[in-house]
Amino acid sequence: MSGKARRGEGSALKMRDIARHAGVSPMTVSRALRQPSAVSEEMRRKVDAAVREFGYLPNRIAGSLSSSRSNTVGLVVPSIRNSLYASMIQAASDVLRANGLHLMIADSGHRLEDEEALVSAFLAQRVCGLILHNTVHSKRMRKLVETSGVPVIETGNLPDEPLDMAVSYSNFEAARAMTLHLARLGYRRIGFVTLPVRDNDRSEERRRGYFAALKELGRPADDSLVLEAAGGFSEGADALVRLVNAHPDLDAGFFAGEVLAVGALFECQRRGWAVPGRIAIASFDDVDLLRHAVPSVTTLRIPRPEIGKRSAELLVRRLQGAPAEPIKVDLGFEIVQRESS
Amino acid sequence: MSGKARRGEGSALKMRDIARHAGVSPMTVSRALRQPSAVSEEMRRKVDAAVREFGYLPNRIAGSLSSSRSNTVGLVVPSIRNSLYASMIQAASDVLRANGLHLMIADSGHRLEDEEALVSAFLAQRVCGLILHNTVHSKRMRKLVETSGVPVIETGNLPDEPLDMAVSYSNFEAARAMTLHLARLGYRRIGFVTLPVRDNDRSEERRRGYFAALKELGRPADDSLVLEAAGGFSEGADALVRLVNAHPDLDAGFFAGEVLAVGALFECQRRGWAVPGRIAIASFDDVDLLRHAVPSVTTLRIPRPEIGKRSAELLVRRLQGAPAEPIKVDLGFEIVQRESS
DNA sequence: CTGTTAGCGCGTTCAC
DNA sequence: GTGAACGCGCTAACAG
Repeated sequence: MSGKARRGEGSALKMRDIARHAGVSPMTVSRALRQPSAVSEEMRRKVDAAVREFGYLPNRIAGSLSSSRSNTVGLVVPSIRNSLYASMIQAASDVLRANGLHLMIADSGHRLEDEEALVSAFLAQRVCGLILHNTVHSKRMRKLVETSGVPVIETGNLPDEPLDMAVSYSNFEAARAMTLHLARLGYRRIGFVTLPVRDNDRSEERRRGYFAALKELGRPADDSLVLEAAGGFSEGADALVRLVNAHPDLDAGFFAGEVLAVGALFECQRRGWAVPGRIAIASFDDVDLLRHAVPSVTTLRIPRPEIGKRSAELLVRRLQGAPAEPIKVDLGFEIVQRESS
Repeated sequence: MSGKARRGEGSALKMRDIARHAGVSPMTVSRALRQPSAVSEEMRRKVDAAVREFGYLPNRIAGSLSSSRSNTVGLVVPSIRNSLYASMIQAASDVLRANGLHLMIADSGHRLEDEEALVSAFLAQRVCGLILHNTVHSKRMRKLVETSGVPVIETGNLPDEPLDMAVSYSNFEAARAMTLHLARLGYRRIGFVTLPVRDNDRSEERRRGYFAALKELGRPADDSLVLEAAGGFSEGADALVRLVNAHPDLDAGFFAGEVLAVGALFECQRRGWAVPGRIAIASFDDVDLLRHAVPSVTTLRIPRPEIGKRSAELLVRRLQGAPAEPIKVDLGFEIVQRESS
């Protein structure tokens, strides 16, 4: 065995060790590290030297316990794998980090009971804030969060009764707007492929928006024009084919997710169907793939990064003492008209 | 103002409050919660009742400080937005959660100095383990991690000198294998589009693998057949066009990322180039998009989920007392031959 | 500006 | 099987 240090050897230094080596009191070390301006030049120098010499890292667990302030934010998304959330998470993460906060991430798998368990665990960790990509919660969870007093951001949809703060866009309005847009472009028979609706208010709202638009247009609400599909490429392809088979006059398909839409687009390519000649395609969310696909795909731009950024900013402000008042931010959406329609 | 409870009102209950209400000592509450078997039926009942009645959540910060054991794992990826990491993170997250561990996630933005800062922050939080999607570290970071004694998993590439444990595949071998595969299929002039190489050993290794294959094939190493491109669809399209312009006899393009490859594929569609008639396309990583694209794209299957799962499992085992010995797991890769080549 | 005292809310350890 | 004493490493609050 080599002479190299073995892992785990030697326990971490404590503040009082650093204090001793610097010839000051632990309290001075603490201050020099957290608010250098509250300490004299000389003390600061001595402390810094000792800290660097030993590579001292303050124990934030002890710090949090003592100050009863933690610096980690809990984030729950329906699925970590879904890249949609990634751009939101990234933006939130950037803001939080710039403010010395960390991010604990978990996914609920779209299950309300899991969300509850995760939030419990986060609260047990004494997170200083929560971001939930969901606005429908179990009764127990609402109570849990409310009594905890931890600031919470809900996102993913605009809730009727926010737990605390909400930063989102309206799925209902977005789906409605796109349906109206397609109608305005002249499409007469518009199918809608929705993601699973169970326990998912976002999907439900999108469906409602689609029907609301049809109603405004004076068109009948035909349930056979709506298909529910899990979010894969094959499912999108499949849904399109089934819709067209059932409605040979279908001239537009509106897909509630980019994977579904692109799956359908690929199916059109395989079958040699012109898009938008034979059928137009519209999607939800503006991901790179849709912009670069051939043809490029009409879609809704949801400001995911802004949502993440704004959520984090509101959380930070609240932690800095802003009054705990309900806030509901609607960041809107935008229709991006492209070649596919 | 309504009579509803205001946020933040009333501080959280403590173990001794529960103990008082249950008519037992705090210690009994602690035991009833963590190892119910060590407590009598009756005590457990009383404790459980009080816990449920007040919705008590043990303060894990205090618990961690007291036991000097934390239950959160730190994970650093180059970019949260990159969905490749998502499948790894998901798998790791599942295993960790099943073992009562939480995940703190941060991204280094491919910057070594950021990685160092993040790892410092994680160590200050006293994470019980680290997973780093990177195998090239600053000198200071190596020391930091080594002296901390925290178990570490490195992944993303097979390191020559692992910090501790490594779970990955070989970028070198994967790129080499694909290049040989394309040659075996009869392609005579194979271009390679690499992701930025700076501070990224994965990219560098892939490039080396490509050249190693050419050498084995007795073909000259022509630098003009290699292009470095940032990982966007346009960059992939652009790279393909530049390669073909420089080498009109180019008959295959090997792209070090799925976005680049699909970007190139879209460009072929726009130009009406047959794939693989005019040019074959191969990619790295087996994402759904490549399987469903038209034509479907030949690629390398990297076992991302397995990497995440295995990493988490090794970490858990170590935390359960497994000896701190270096472990290097190569989970390999697989060539997935599809229509595009 | 600096140091002292007294916890933060638990778990470890050892009696009983 | 249960409880009391003590300490985890740091910071709030106050004294100097």
